[in-house]
Amino acid sequence: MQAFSQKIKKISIMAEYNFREIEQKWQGYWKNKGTFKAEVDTNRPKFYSLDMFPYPSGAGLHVGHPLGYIASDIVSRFKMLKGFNVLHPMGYDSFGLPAEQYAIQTGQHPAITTEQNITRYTEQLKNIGFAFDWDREVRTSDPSYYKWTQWIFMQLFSSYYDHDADKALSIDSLISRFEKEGNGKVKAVCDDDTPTFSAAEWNSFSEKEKQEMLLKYRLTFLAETTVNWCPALGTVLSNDEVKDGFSERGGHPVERKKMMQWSMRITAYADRLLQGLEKVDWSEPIKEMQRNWIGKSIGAEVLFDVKGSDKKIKVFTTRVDTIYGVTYLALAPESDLASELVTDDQRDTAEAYINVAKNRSERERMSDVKTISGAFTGSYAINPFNGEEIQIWVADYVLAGYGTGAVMAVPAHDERDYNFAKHFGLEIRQVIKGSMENGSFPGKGGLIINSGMISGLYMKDAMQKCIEFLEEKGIGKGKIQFRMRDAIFTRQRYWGEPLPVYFKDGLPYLIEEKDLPLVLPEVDKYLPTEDGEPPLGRAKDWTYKTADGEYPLELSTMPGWAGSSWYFFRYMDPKNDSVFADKAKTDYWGAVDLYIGGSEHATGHLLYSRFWTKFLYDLGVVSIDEPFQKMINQGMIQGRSNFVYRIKPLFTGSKENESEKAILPMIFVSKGYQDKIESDKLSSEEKKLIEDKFKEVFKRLNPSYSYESLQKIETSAMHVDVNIVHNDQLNLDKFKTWRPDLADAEFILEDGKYICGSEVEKMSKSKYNVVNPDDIIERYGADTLRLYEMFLGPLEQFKPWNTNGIDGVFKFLRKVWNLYHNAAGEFAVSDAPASKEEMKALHKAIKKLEEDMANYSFNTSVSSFMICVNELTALKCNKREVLEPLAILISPYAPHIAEELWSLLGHSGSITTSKFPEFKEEYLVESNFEYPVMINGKMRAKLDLPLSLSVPEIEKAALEDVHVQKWLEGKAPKKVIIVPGKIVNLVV
RNA sequence: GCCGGGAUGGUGGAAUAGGUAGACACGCAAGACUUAAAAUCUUGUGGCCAUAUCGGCCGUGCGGGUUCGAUUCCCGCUCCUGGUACCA
Repeated sequence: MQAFSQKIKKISIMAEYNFREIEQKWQGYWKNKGTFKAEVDTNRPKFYSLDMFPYPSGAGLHVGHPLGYIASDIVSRFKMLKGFNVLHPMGYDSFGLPAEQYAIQTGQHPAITTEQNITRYTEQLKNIGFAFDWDREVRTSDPSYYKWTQWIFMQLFSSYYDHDADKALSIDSLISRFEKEGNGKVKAVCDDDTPTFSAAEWNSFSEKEKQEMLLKYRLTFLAETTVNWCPALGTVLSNDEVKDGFSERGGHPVERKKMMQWSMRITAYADRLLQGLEKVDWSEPIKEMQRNWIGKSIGAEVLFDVKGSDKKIKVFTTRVDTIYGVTYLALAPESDLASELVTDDQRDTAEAYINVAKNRSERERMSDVKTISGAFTGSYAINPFNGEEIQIWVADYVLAGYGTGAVMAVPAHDERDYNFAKHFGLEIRQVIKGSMENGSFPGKGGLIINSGMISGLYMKDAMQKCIEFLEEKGIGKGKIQFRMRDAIFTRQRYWGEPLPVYFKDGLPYLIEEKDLPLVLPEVDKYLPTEDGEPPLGRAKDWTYKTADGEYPLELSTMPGWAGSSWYFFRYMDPKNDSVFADKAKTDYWGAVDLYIGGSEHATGHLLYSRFWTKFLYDLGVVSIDEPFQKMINQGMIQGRSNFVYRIKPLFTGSKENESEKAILPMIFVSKGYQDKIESDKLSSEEKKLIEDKFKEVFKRLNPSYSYESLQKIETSAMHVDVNIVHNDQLNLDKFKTWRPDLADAEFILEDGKYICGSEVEKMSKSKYNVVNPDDIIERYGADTLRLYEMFLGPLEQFKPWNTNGIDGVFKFLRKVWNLYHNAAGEFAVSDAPASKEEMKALHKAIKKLEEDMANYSFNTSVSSFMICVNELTALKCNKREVLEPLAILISPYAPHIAEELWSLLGHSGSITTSKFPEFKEEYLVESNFEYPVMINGKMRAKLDLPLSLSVPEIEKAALEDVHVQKWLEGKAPKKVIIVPGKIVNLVV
């Protein structure tokens, strides 16, 4: 008897939705059968689905990471069902600061930490059941990968940007032009200070001079840039790491210092990067952010003479039409010119100001508009238009990195100049007609006054005339300026790609291509050297041997964005050792058809990738010049922290023994009490309850104490691990074992439950609100996780993670399972034809899914699945005609259960090789429509009418309705609006 | 500061061309099953008023506007949030 009942139990367990078994089975199947192996197949249309490159952090994957991956996986699987050859790869952007920071602290080589992190990430990702072709995994820190990052760097070094061809060309072709005609006719992107030379001069240059000159043209070059230098740490810090002029770690002073750094001439591509945005299908805000970042402005460059000096100040202005309104010049504090122009009588104040101002970060200076600061240099400039002498000031609102680092100030027509002039009592001279009542005004399009030769003109003509004047006199020109700056390409760090560059006579040369990859050397410590060199300065034999000697190699490494700027090409041909990716393969796969990732990459990664792609396109090694055709930006998943509230031990009492310390009670009150404590609304009974509890516990813990009373009831909130809280209810047993000090915790419950408080914060370890997918998968399975992440809301939206609704999704999957099984838990599907209602339920879902897929609206798809399954359950549908397409429909979202049902339905292959069911409108045709009838825009009645009715017939039916007549009070409506199939609105 | 994004019941969200606000789900409440609990199932559930069955008023962050009709469009705010060039 007992054996029999055990057997029954076993059978019923077998027949229930056993996600653990199912998911393991199918993940194994996909791996063994190579289901997601992608290969070039010119007979099928391709679809390239890409997720943003993850950095494998030590904390592992949290539930926010897979959000985008699940979405792209759904699209990928959907496209497979639609007959596409899908490339859906995954890999790791494995160079980065956190591993290096960890290495500094522990001495552990970053490669080891990185490897461990990747192993963990991969394991976590595999548990979610993504349709990734894992054979294509790449890692940026792998020498076989960064060999090609270095190779691309070498191509950039060997190229210049030619304006006539409007593309990058080989530096060799530039050299041959120099040899024949000098640089007079060459229209190319180069440094501002590039001199003009003839062919004869070029040919007479020494090797060193030639190389110096070429460096002014190369697409990657050495330039002096300002960095946050922290002498105590001996290193350069990011703006993030600097707080109010001190390092965030350690609180050491940070100064702005000029340093020779490698740069990339991304500005050469500024216009093409701008134009390219028109071709790609990205959200308008992201495009807008890139446009603003590139910041094209059309204006003029003006040279101002300095009185009594041969120095000149170059300014860029978009409003040269206001030049007669210039009342002072302002220089950036970090510009050399600023210090040079300080006169003796101003030296004390001006130099003190410069020293303070230049060490404020750019971001601080930009955000802080309230404190106006500056200093007069004592020097005067001469306005070339009217010969007026104007003061030269130093002001921290002028940034060295933008434009020329100097502005011509027109207080009357620029707000910041106006505030500055007001503050220092400088002249404000109006040159555009209008009212100055509310301070300055831009006056674009206004009549120009008080402006010598341009008085009486309007903006456009005035600018034209000014530019002509400037060019005639050789003291300026019309100019297009970009806000975007050249991208600094070196980091004084260890864990990055070494630059394939050595130095001879202080000038950079490329190593030979056959010597790639230049492998990252071993070092004893991951810190800078004692004399402030980057960590690579510690490497032994970090030199390059050539035929004529041995030379030092570059000590800096590449930034994080180097490896991630081209990885989408490597996925197409990840193992190729002779080229970064075979042309035939890059031609087949082409641009990424769907790129999902965060909008935080809008102006970094997404711009650099476009830049490198355009460059590779110019080289002719790829055929696309925009890498990401369609992009969706997923919103960040924030953490949802839970709190417990501990009663503060504010008691009175006395100790018998002075040396004895009281053991303080750990008593936590549930949220309901907490709310009342906060708003001081505790009833006297509730107060007594808390006081008694405190007293009781205290006496138990401290029998030798005399205890009088709890002075007042106050609590302190404490983060509690969200993983031991379910639907805001605390698991008391798990809480007691969470930390040793909580073992004796006591609780004041409401209705027998401890309810926690909650707050939305960033997901972080210290807030105990990190939820990793493993726990969810353990409890509910990967299919539930996938569905739930989608169900949480629109992909693009920022949203806090909470598992409050996850039960509903799990229940849904069980309902799906039950559709295919009878009450006894046996697989039971009928071959009988489906009813009209059943087909309608199915086809409504098919239609909705297709629409949602086109809009990337995944949350609504999950809802429509639920509706469909609820309807089919109510209809007790078990027809193969419905259940077979339903399994396919659900398979992109919940692939494991779908595969299992598919095989139960008698199919031998993977469901991914099946065909997406075709939508048939005929099942959805309705003959009637329930019209909402509105009176003055408010819904007052509903009317079920045939859709075939004409407008007058609808009106007649509406007016006859009793509810309507009540509102009309016998009068005729003033206006009748009828939209057939939509609405009736009567205006009374 | 500048450049982006967001705000709808107790909660996540739906309303895809300006046309029934609150689909779907969670939670909660009541009931069924059970010795009991869990699980499951059924019903109800924006707020206020009400003759609590007819029904009415309010309601999509705030203040205005356009419209027969606004969560949706326009103008002005508030708060939260991403980026701001060495986090990736």
